[in-house]
Amino acid sequence: MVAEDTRERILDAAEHLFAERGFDGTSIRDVTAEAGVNLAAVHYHFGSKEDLLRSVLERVVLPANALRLEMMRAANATPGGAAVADLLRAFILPELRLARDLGPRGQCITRLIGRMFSEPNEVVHQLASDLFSEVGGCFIEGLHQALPDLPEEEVAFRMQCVVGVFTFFMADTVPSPWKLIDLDDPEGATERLVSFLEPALSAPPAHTRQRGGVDSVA
Amino acid sequence: MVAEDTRERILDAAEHLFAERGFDGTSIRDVTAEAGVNLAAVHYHFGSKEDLLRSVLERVVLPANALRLEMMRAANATPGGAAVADLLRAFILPELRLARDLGPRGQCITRLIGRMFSEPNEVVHQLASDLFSEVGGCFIEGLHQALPDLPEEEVAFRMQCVVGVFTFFMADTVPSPWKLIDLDDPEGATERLVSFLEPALSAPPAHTRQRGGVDSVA
DNA sequence: GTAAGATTCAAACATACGTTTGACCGGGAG
DNA sequence: CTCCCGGTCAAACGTATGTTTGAATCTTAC
Repeated sequence: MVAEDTRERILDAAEHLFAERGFDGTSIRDVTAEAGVNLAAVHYHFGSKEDLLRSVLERVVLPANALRLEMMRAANATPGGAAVADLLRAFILPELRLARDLGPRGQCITRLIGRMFSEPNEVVHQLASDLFSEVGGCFIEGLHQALPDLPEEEVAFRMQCVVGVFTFFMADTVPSPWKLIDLDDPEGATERLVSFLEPALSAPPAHTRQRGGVDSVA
Repeated sequence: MVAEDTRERILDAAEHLFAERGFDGTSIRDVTAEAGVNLAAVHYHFGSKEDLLRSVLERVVLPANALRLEMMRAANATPGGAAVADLLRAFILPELRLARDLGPRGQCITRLIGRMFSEPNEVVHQLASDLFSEVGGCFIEGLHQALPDLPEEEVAFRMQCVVGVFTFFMADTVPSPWKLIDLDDPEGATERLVSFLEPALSAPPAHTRQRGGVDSVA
């Protein structure tokens, strides 16, 4: 077995198991057993369990983030600023496309990404935050331009709502009788999420919104 | 130290540590150390680590769920069906009120609840699903009546979006320079979430929305 | 006061964990 | 062929894990 082969088998197995059982719930022995390699191979090729996780995450996040930034910058470059829907697409679509293109690994990587942010392990979601800080900044910047009437803090709030919905569907932990988000159809899935999020994101500032009363849309 | 004292100290410590480090990331020794009790006390009072978790979750979820059901049934009993905003309040507010009333434990229990659904450990989020199935059913039923033009599947989708946003803010894992959701002000926090979610939830059915060619379950 | 039961305790159990080690294998270079 | 070196391997290291045990201590009721 060539070296690169071993490395990839380990990455595939770790990706699968970290996604399914979480970082703390997966032992190196689980990984090497599924990969069919020797226990010591992980430390030889990656250094430690934590470094293995970093490699696993970077493999699936970096390519998607490159696309995200490209799409967001294109959207932001439109005269008059980006359309909110395009920003949402730039945030959501790349990861779903990547997942679909990777075939059987697709479900693993969406779940992995979705769970990253809520991982209890400190180093894990520190790593997650680092990986997404650039994209997050670009997203929030575009949003701020697209919705100039909104206070910066409200933009941050709505953006967090987006992340909440996105990660929840990616993680796909709560079973449903329906296939609410179809990973085989990245464009359709994205448009469904956009159709829910776009109106909420671009709603007018809520100066008139009274706490404790329903005066909003009836 | 009386027995009930020991039980509660264990529950408090476990609640805190499960919330902060997750189920797999917390050892029984961590719990008993923080509680200042003997290691064997956990098995004496609860039986196993898993049973301890069940007790921890039930202690914070059951009272809130009772309030949720009460509020939802009251809302559903309104002539003409429940208002969407009231259903949202019934879902969100009880847990936040409970958290505020419990003082320093508040942040622990919101984080615990928020993380429950995305916990990788199989038994944990099985337990979570069980605890929320009744409330979920009542919520979706009210939504279905409030939005009769929406296909059942679309109602389920929007409801999942709500859960995504709710759990994300409860978990509070991604740091933000702003205090987007203030736990000391349950009503204010609830209204902020409602103001984002209500318009999205009650948007008209998207007949005109083109999907990527998937006509979902009929 | 004393017996009975409930609770606590230190210690041990067996297993699992992340990591390290040193021998071993195979193939390209001299 | 021999040397060498990247890669693999079985085995071990020390520690941490969930759980069990049996004696010690406390609480309660008579």
